[in-house]
Amino acid sequence: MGRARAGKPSRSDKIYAALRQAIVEQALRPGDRLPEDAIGDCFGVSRTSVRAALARLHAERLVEARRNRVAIVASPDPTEAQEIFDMRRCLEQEVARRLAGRLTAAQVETLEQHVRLEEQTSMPDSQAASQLAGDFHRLLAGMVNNRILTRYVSELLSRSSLILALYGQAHSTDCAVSEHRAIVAALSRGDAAAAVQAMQHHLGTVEKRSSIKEDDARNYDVGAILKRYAVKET
Amino acid sequence: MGRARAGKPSRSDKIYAALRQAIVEQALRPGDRLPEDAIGDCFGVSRTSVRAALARLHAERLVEARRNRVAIVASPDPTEAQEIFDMRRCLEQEVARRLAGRLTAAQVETLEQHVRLEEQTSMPDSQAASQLAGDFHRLLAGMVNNRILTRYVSELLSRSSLILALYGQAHSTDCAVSEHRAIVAALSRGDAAAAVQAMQHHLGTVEKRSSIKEDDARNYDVGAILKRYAVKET
DNA sequence: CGCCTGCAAGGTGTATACACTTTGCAGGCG
DNA sequence: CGCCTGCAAAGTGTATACACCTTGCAGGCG
Repeated sequence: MGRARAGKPSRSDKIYAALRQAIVEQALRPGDRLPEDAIGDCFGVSRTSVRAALARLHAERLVEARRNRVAIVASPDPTEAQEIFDMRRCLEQEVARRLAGRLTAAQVETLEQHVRLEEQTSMPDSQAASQLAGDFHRLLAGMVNNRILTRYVSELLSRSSLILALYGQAHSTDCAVSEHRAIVAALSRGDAAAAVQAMQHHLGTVEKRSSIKEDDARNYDVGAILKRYAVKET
Repeated sequence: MGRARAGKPSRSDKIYAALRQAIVEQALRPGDRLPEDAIGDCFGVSRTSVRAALARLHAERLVEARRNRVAIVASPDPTEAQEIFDMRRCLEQEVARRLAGRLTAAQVETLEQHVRLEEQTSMPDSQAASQLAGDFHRLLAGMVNNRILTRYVSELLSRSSLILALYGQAHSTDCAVSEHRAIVAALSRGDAAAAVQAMQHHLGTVEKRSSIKEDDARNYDVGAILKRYAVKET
């Protein structure tokens, strides 16, 4: 099950980690099929461990699992995508509010070092850049001393890469490094209002870059639309 | 796996639901052992389905599962308990902010009816009252149109009953109905500031009632304390 | 009497087997 | 030619078997 204290990771832990990374890196894309036995063969284990891993990913909403049907990588519809960004704004704004003026020198240094690392990354649209951008947000959230907040932000971050995969182009620079720098600056000079605003602005541009049309949310549910033209069954 | 659209619930779904309710109702209390085969016998199913149910409960942090050891009902330490309430304040304050002045007449009526139901409940310290109190918060969260927010609040609500079981007395009135009424009133007259404040105050008293001493958080981690007196290994 | 050792019982990790469900396709029928 | 039918292939749901880990206790040893 969820590996506890540094004990040997179980097989399902390893498969969980592998699948998770593959999904976040967009090697597996939304809608891709995840048959238990195929995955099992591929890792040299039985379906049992694969099932456990898939169940865990399902709990994190990274895979969809319908009864008696093959599991697939989750593909958030536009409404869900908006909910995810909405929630990120809510939580990460809170992160900014709580961190402003309360960071130790060491923490500020860690953040600045990370931003420098992001700047130095040669290919700005690479998978590595995408990873680093996510890490920045995770790092920040982790500095608030609340593991639940950390977990929620982390979950939303992973799901964000599904959205990027669906609605953005490949690894289009999901985060502008300059915006990260602005957030760190506001935080370290203790300007809570500016920090919150920088975070909100940043998440706004991230969402815009993923080009989810507001219309999409209304038009997406094919079933609901067609239902209006069909007679009710049951 | 997580039952999708109205398909027959699988065995693990049923066991999941049963265990979950037993935990929330405090029939199973924090620290209680949950051996897979015993539970399986009790429900007439094999360990397979039980494992799936336990994994799901573990993902929601209602049970703790250490490798090769029997799973137990989660018992949040004081620090964790504070994190949970902290997070509830954060999220439910957001709920209040978003709902103020935006409730339809029907929604207000639903809420008022629920509060009336709470008032009419004869035994104020019963399991039923506790359930209704939780439902009030769930109801509120559900009215914000964001399923992620709804899910997070719901998860925190369940975990709160673990805290009550550990640090409060049995089903001590976890929520004062009058405070619920005050929240509804502020929301329906569109006073966001008052609504947020009423919610904060309410959660403050809920936390106080559960009598988690602040000291507890500092003193709890036996390991950390003893570590200072021991030589480092590894 | 107390501590350590080792063993048995309790429990989990994982593979495998089999029944049942879903799906895609081939072939017949209009 | 297109639609429907039915069957085979693919895949999941669940039980069972067995190896291994963990724990508590009994009995020996100091």
